[in-house]
This record gives sequence, C-alpha cells and structure tokens, in this order.
Amino acid sequence: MTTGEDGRVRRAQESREARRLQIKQTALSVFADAGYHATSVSDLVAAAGVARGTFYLYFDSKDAIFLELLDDLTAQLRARIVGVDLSAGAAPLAEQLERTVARLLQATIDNRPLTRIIFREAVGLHAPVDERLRAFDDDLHAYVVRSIAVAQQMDAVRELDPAVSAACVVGSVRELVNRLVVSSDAAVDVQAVAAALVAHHLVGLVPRL
Amino acid sequence: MTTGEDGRVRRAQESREARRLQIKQTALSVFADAGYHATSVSDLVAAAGVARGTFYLYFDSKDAIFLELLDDLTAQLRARIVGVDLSAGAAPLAEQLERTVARLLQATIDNRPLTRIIFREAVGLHAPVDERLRAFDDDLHAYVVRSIAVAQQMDAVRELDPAVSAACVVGSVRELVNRLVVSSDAAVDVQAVAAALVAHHLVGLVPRL
Amino acid sequence: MTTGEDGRVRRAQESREARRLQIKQTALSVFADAGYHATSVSDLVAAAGVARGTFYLYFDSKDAIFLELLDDLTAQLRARIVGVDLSAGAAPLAEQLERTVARLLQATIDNRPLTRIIFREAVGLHAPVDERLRAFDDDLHAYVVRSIAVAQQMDAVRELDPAVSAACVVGSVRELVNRLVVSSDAAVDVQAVAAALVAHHLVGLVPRL
Amino acid sequence: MTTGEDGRVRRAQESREARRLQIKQTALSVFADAGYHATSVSDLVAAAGVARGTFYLYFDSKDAIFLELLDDLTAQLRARIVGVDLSAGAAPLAEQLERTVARLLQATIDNRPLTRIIFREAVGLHAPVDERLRAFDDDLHAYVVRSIAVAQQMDAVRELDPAVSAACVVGSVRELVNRLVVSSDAAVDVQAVAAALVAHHLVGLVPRL
DNA sequence: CATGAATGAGTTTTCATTCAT
DNA sequence: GATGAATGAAAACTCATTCAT
Repeated sequence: MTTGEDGRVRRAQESREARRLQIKQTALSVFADAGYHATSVSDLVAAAGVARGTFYLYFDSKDAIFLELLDDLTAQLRARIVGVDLSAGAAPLAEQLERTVARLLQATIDNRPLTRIIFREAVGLHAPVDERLRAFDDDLHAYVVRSIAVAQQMDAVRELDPAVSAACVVGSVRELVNRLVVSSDAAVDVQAVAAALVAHHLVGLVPRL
Repeated sequence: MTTGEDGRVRRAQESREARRLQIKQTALSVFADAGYHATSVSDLVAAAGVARGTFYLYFDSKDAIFLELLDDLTAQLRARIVGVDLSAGAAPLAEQLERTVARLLQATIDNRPLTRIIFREAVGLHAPVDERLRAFDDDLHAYVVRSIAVAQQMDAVRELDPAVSAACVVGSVRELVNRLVVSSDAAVDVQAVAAALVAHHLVGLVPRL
Repeated sequence: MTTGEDGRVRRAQESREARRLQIKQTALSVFADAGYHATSVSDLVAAAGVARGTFYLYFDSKDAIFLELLDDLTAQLRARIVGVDLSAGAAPLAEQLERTVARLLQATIDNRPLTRIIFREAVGLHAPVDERLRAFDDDLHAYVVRSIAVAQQMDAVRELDPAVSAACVVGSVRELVNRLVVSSDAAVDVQAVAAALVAHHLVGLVPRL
Repeated sequence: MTTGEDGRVRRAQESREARRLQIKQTALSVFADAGYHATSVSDLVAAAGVARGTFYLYFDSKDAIFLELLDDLTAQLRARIVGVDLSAGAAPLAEQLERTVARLLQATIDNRPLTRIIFREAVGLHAPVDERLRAFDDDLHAYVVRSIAVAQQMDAVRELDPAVSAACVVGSVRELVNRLVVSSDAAVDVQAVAAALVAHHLVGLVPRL
C-alpha cells in the first residue's frame, strides 16, 4: 500500500460515510412525515435520490435504518441526563433538576421528527424497537429511583414509594414531551415548563400551612 | 309470525351475537399477543375457528374490529372517572382521588390485553385510532386542568401551572399503567399504588420543614 | 290422493310458480340496472325479498336465471318474425317487411331492460349465453338469406351476394335497436324507423335516373 | 455521463419497452381466448412468464392494460376511415367507399384477437371501456350521417333519413365484422365483401325497372 | 318449503429484498 | 460501487353456493 492509495481509500471511506448520512437524514424526514408503516423503501430511495439497490448497500433493511435513527435519539437523551450533586456548596436541588429536565425537553425539540416517530408509532413495531425503548425507559426509571433513594437517605426527600414516585417523574416528562413536541408545532418555553414540572414534583399540589 | 318463529328468530339473533363476541374475544387476544400490524385477518379467523368470509359477515374490516375493541376500553375508562366532591362533609380529597385512580388502574388490569394493544401500538396506526386516543387523552387532561383550577380558587391547591400539573398527573397514571399492566404480568397492589401516586402529587417529594 | 289433496297440490304449485315469477321479474330489473357482473346473488334476493337459500330452490345458479331471461327475449323475438308472402294479391313487399321490422323493434322496446342486458354485456359472459345469441343471430341471418334467395328466383331482388345482404339487413336492425333502445330512453317512432330502414335496403342510397 | 452509460440507459429502455410489449401481446391473446372477466392477472402473468409484481411494474391494473389494448384498436380503425372525394375527376364514389370498407375489414382481420375481445364483451365491462366504444360508434355514425347529408345536397344520394341510413351502414359493417372476424376463423375475400356491401347500400335490393 | 349463517377458493394489489448488468 | 428490473409471498376482501335448522 502506498500513501497515495491510503489517501484514495480514505477519500472513498469519507464518501461512503457522506452517502450513508445523506440517506439517513432524508429517511428521517420521510419517516417523520409519513410514519414508519406508511413509508416504503421506494419512498426512502426516491427521497435520497439513489437506486433501490444502493440503499441496501448501506443498510441491511428498512428496520435497520429505523433502528439506527432510534439509537441516535436515545443516545442523545441519555447524554442529557446527569446526576444531581447533593454536596454542600452545590447548586440548589431544584435548580439542578430544572437544568436536566430542560436539557431533555430541548433535546426532544431539537429532534422533533425523530421524537415524533418514536412517540407516535415506534412501540409495537417489532421486538428490537420495543426492547430499545423499554431499555431506555427502564434506565430512566432506575436512575430516578436511585436518585430518590439517595436523597431519602439524606432526608432530602420524603418517605414515599420510590418506584411510584420515579414513575410519576418519568411519566410526567414523557407526557409533556408528547403534548409539547409530538402533538403540537408551537414554540415551547422550555425553562418555564421545566420549572413548573420540578416545582410540581418537589412541593406537590397542596399548599403548606 | 307464531311464537315458535319468534323463538327461532330470537335464538338466531342470540347465536349471531354469541358468534360476534367469540370472534371479538379471540381477536382481542391475538392483537394483544402479536400487535395490530403483525396480525392478519388470517390469524384472526384461525384463532376464532371460522372461515375468512365469516369474519367479514360480522365485521367490515380488520380496522373495524380493532376500533370496536378500542372504543370498548375507552368507554370503560371514561366511566371510571368521577369528579371530586369538595363540599363540607365530603370524604377527604386524597381519599376521593385515591379511589378514582384505583378504579382506573383496576380497569386497565381487568382489560390487560386491550390495554396492552393500545399502549403498545395504537398510536400512529391511522387516523381514526389516533383521533380516539387523542380525544381520550385530551379529555382526561382537560378534566384534571379544570379540577385543579377549581381547587386553586378554593385555595386547596397551590398556584402552579395547571396545564403542566395536569400533564404530570395524567402522565404519571399513564406511566404506571405502562409499567404495571403493559410491561409486566405481576399482580399489582392497586390501593397502595393509588395511595402513593396521590400522595406524591399532593405533597411532593420535599419534606415540609 | 283425495280431491282435497289435489287442490292443495295445485295451489302449492301455483304458489311456486308465482314465487318463481316474482324472483325472475325482480332479477330482470336488477340485472338491467346494474349489469350482470355487478349484480350479486345478494342483490337478487334482497330485491325479491327472499332468503338466499330460497333463490337456489327456484334457480340452479345466477347463470341459470340469466339464461332463462335471455331465452324469454329470444323466444319473443322469434315469434315476431314471419315470412313474406310473394303471391299475387298479397300486400306489397315493402309493407310486409315494414310490419315485421316494426314488430321486432316494438318487442325490444317492450322488453327494454332485457334488451339492454343482452346488448350491453351478454356476449362473452360464458359459453351457454354465447351459444344462444349466436344461434339467434344465425337463425335470423339464415332466414333473411332464404328470403332473399327466394325473391331473387322471382326476379324481385337484385343479384347481390345474399349472405352479405342478409348481414346488412340483420346488422341494420341490430344497430338501430342498439341506438334507439339501449343507448337512449327517448320514445321511438317505430313505424317511421321501420319504413326508413326498409326503404334504405330496398332502393339503396343512389337515386335512380 | 459517458457514451457507454448512454448506451446502457438506452438498452435498458429498449429492454423495458420490449418487456412491456411482450406482456401486452400475451395479454392480448389470453383476453381474446378467455374473455376479460374470465381472465385473471394470474393468467396474464403466467402467459407472459413473469412474476405477479412484474406485471404491476408495467401496468397499473388489469383494467389499464385492457384499456390500452382497446385504444390501440380504435386508433387503428379511426386511421382507416377517410372522407370521400366528390369532386370531378375523382375516383367513382362506389370505388372510394369500397376501399374504405375494405381497409376497415382488413384492420379488424389483422387484429382478430383484439377485435374479438371488443365485439364479444367489451361493452358493459365498466365505464371507461363503455365510453370509448360509445365514442367510437358515435364518431363513426356521425361521420356517415355527414357524408350522406353532403351527398344529398349534391343530389348524389336519395332523400332518406340520414340517421337511419347511417345506422344501417355502420350496423352492416359491424355485423359483417362480427360474422367474418369474430365468429369464424375462415379466410375472407375482403374486396368481394366490401364491393357487395357497398353495392347493397348504394343501389338497394330491388332491381331498377 | 324457507331460511341465512357459514364456507373457502378466488380476486387484485403491494412491497421488502435480490442480483445480473 | 451503483443500478433498477424482477421477484413472489402475503395482504385484505368478495361472493356463488351449501346445508343444518
């Protein structure tokens, strides 16, 4: 192998990646518009401007490209979640939680098409998709359960059932994403929503005496 | 027409209804196991033990039977929701809410297969299904928003954003149904879960000073 | 068998015939409106107000009732055709022919629904129908060929090819029936059309010197 | 694009056209043998030796290919009809008409399978087919009516009802096509038949004094 | 005789995937 | 690597006919 050939190989690989990305991006918008089932491979290749065979050169199947898009979103969401810092000198708990919730909401807004796909019809498509979504949901739930348990040991959180409270928190975020991102095109005041959500869960509906 | 013929007509109608119900029940379990898209009319008739044509004698289409099953559940759930009574002498708010939540959870448990279908893949199937689920979700949300607003006027509920708080409540119920009914076969202590959920939303996570 | 039973048997047979006729008449109008292929047995029994099984008590199949209706028309048409009388003292040839043509046209007008069915789609339905229509057409053609041949021997008709001339006569009648009865609902001056048709064929288009 | 690629594209298009034509030709013979209704898409693909999907790659539906075949024939027939030239020095009227009739007959003989389909069952199949055949028949009739009217003004044609005479002419051609092309496989002396037909209509059956 | 629920082979059409060029 | 014609299994749905009641 000469250096010249290395360069050629590299350029070829870059070109491959670019083509792959292009197909993926156009697929994302087609899936978001029409939905998974209503989207055919014909639609994907037409949108990407490649031949049917070319599609299968880059992706194993219609499912495979959908799973990749799905993994992209869950990876982004996971990256947005950071643990709370309960040490002295850290920012107040409410503020920390608000930042995490706001980051999550913003990530779903930034990926509105994909979020829509997942919320609107990803579940039940078939096993691999279900598994991923279940796993993401479980991870999120487990993370909140752990956080609550830790806080309870520090007497920073009330002695409620951590599993139920965690489900309430996760379900609240999910529902808000559904209402704000999936079912509507309106602009969202992410900070305000995050603040209201955190306040709701921290202090509850009933006013203190 | 003689009495004897009336009897024949009646028996025939009963038999028709029985057959209809049988097809519907078996369809329910097939849909719940395999999902809407993965279920073909062939699967439905095989499960019901009738010929293809017989299915179409009782239902217009695969969609039609699915919509009927869907309407059955949402009707049941709607019937479970009753307003709170804030007048003097009424049962405590928390207790009233716990009862409603427990009734809802129990209804979903009693209809586990159908609940699964709806939670797992009803959304995004196609317009009529989406409309019904959106309508149910919106009704639920609007109901909670109104309840919160009334309670706020009586100073029984804190001045939080009612829309966000309602989303939190609805989302919490939805998530718990998802975790307890859809993703698991385990028995559920409905009363305990309802109590924990209500407590979470009423008093919040942070202990009072 | 007693006389009383004979009476019962007779009444039963009359009732059978009446029911049969009723089914046939309603079938006629349904076939005429919707066409053979677009008419289902369901349509026929719904129109007759009998059960599906009852239909098969009186007719072997959907084809069978159609064939009967077809035979009714061809029988009527055959009865309308009478030979010309070329003996001295008979009515003029033109007048005799006009009467036959007028009778034929009138018969198709009197049976407009059935005529429509046959002209619009009977051919090609399947072998038995085709055979009957071919047979009727051939009979008509043969009759005209014979008539022309006889007239030629008497020097009453020119030395043209009798087969071609017969086809012209039969085709002319057929086309006029098609235009006047099948494709239109307008009233028809049967006498005038018959006269024009006979004149056309007897003296031709080119004026004599 | 290089010349080589141009060549590939061109060959591909030629191959596409060839395949399309092959399917169409085999469909023609299947339709002609079995009839439209008795022919299923399965029959068409079996005859063409292609997969079911391939058929739909080239034609939208069973109706679509049938309509194409139908349009092919009516286009051919329309092209065969030319107006008569009544100016001084033109060929005799009878000769001109004989040529047109002979051309029409020959065209139907050359397209025997398609002619059979259309004569045997095209009418009443459904709206689009009916419209085309009605339009063709009406065009033909209107053309003959106009020709007769013009000739009448020049005193070249007798004062008969042009609509009836036109129906006679069109019906005669139709009937002869039916007898010679549809109902028989025999060879036809097109010239002789055309001459006899024209003579029949020009001078009529009754000899001049 | 009359009924009408049940049948199941048959229809048209779709679409993810392959492979020769 | 790229192409796109070809595949064929599978889908939803229809309807003439039968037969137990």
